[in-house]
Amino acid sequence: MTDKAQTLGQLELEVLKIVWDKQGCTVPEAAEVLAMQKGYARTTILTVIQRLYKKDFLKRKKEGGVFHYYPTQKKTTVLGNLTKQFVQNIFEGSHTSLVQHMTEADVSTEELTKIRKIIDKAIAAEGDKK
Amino acid sequence: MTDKAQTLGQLELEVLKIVWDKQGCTVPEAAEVLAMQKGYARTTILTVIQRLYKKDFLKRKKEGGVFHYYPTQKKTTVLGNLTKQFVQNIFEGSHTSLVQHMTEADVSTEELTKIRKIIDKAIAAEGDKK
DNA sequence: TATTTAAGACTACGGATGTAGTTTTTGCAG
DNA sequence: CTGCAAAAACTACATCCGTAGTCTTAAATA
Repeated sequence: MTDKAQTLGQLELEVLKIVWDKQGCTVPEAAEVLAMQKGYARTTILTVIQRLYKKDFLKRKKEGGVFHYYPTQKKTTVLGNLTKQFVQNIFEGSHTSLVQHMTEADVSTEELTKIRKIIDKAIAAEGDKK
Repeated sequence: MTDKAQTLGQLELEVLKIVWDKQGCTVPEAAEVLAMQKGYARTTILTVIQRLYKKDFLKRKKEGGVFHYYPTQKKTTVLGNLTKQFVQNIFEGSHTSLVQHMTEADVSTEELTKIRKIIDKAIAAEGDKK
């Protein structure tokens, strides 16, 4: 079942994160985390995982009679794409605007400092490439 | 018609941006921009505006026999909230992660430099508050 | 092997949103 | 005052996602 990759709903992302964390897992395993903690029904998680599978965010393999699901993309890649989309849709591609709005929220000085380091590093890296 | 404020779809945001830009406008005015440029039907824009109105993102006033719609919230506020939500949902509230992923996309050195300035300013401001 | 049980598939429903046609209202020009 | 054109309301439909029940299949165990 292979469709084209589209978007990710909130719960879908949550489930996907679990699969990333566990570096692959079965439906019951994922369900345990979410069903127990957040009161979801087991079948809800099943459905979501099946949708992620259809959307090609997960692949699967039968091991010991049970399907094991694995991410098809790295977490970084997916989150990066989500971020790119977000910046595009909300800020017309301006990362600067994003950061501007971000800093207007309550971000701690520690976080800001860490962020600056990241930026510095990125600038340095850019310089190198040239 | 006053409901509780919820979320914003892509097109809804687009329309809202137009109203912000024009600092208030009528449906035909907004429709002109989007209908002409992107091929939307007039009624589509109407519907979207009515939904934004229901959701309290817009208020209206009849002027010269026609409704004029005005934003109820500042653009900055809304975009800020969207950003906050995004960081929450995707990066569990870590702005650092957001920036990390952002820099992994192709961001120009100029943008990075501008961004650093913003961060510096924010850090300075934080220092003041204390 | 027959039965219990866990896993998976299938089906469904409601709300949100994109999208737009059809109908009604109403302001303005004869 | 009346008819017309523009504006607004109403209605509708498809898709996506959250959410989950029910039915089916397959695995494990007695």
